[in-house]
Amino acid sequence: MAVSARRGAPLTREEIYAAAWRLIDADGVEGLSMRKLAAELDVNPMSLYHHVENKTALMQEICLRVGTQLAPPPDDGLPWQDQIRALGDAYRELARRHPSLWRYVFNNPEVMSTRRGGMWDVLHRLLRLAGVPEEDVPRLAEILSSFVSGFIFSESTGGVRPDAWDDAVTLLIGGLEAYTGR
Amino acid sequence: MAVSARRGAPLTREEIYAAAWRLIDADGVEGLSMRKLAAELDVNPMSLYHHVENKTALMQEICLRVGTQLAPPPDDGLPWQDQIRALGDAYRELARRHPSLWRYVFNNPEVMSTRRGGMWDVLHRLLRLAGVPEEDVPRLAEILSSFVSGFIFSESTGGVRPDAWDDAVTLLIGGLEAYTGR
DNA sequence: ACCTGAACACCGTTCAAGT
DNA sequence: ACCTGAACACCGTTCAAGT
Repeated sequence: MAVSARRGAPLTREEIYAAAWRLIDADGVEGLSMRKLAAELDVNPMSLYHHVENKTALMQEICLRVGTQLAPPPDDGLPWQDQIRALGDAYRELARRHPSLWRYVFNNPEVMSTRRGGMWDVLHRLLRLAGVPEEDVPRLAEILSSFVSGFIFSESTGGVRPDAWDDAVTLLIGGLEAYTGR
Repeated sequence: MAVSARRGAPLTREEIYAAAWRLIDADGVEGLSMRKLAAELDVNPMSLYHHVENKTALMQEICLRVGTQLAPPPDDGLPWQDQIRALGDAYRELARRHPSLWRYVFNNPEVMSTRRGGMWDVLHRLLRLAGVPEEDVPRLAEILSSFVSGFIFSESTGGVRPDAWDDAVTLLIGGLEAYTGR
């Protein structure tokens, strides 16, 4: 038969993604190799290439899937300050659930170039709500996103104490209030 | 004689660091391998291990040297807002001079754990000058540092438009003013 | 003292061959 | 159609042997 000598059923893409994700969450992205992944699946390393183009394509697909898990909070009518905090919380929670994968995405942003979740639209809406002039919205969104990403990254490397998140968001909100003149 | 078959003089640590740094600035950290470095120096790959413990020790030493190049601006008596902007500029300029190495340090902060330049002390002084309560100074310094690092990192990956830096700093200064109640 | 070649344990990936 | 073994071009690093 054509299936693996060691397994009963043929490989599937889903199986591969799931196993890779498991390995990454356990050992970090740098702990993932095509050969280890194959071992985890009880399969010859070269079998993987029948289902996946190469390692970068594999990583890309996994990153797109983790991006899918980000559900930006809906507009609940609260003041923009509260909503921006909720958005930050949601983003940070996702990052903390998959620290290694999130670090990979942060280091390789081109991987998310196509689909980057509804987070961006929500942030733009909240900046408008805060009174940021339309022409400044995209630039400020990029700035805030880079700030928050930097903070989360530093949190994941221990460069920032664990209780700093609330103050960090407060600082950004204060900055926005100053920027728009209240 | 005991010197290389291909070179006239014996290797030195300095030579190795300089060549490695050159390779990194040219091809990025991921473009540096012990074998390429040896080729660059016209030497057998294994000769390097006589002068350098291993690749991580090599990277560590190079990072410490790049850290040395950061000269935080002296206290010129200007308002803290101006001084904090000058400090940010100095930090950002260093990062932009050696983008790949800086990204490596950001990703491997443990490398700088011992010696991390006078930047930290200057930032603490400026936060006190801004009126931040003493007990909050270290936490706020970490937050600001993570924000600015995130911004510079995003700049280096094209995640932020090139003219956003001034606004980014303005936002942080506004946030600090709000935090201390002016 | 300093350098080197062979070797080991890893990578990602290609390609021809198996069922 | 799906899987595999051998092979290639890379890594970092150890160790015994050379001068």
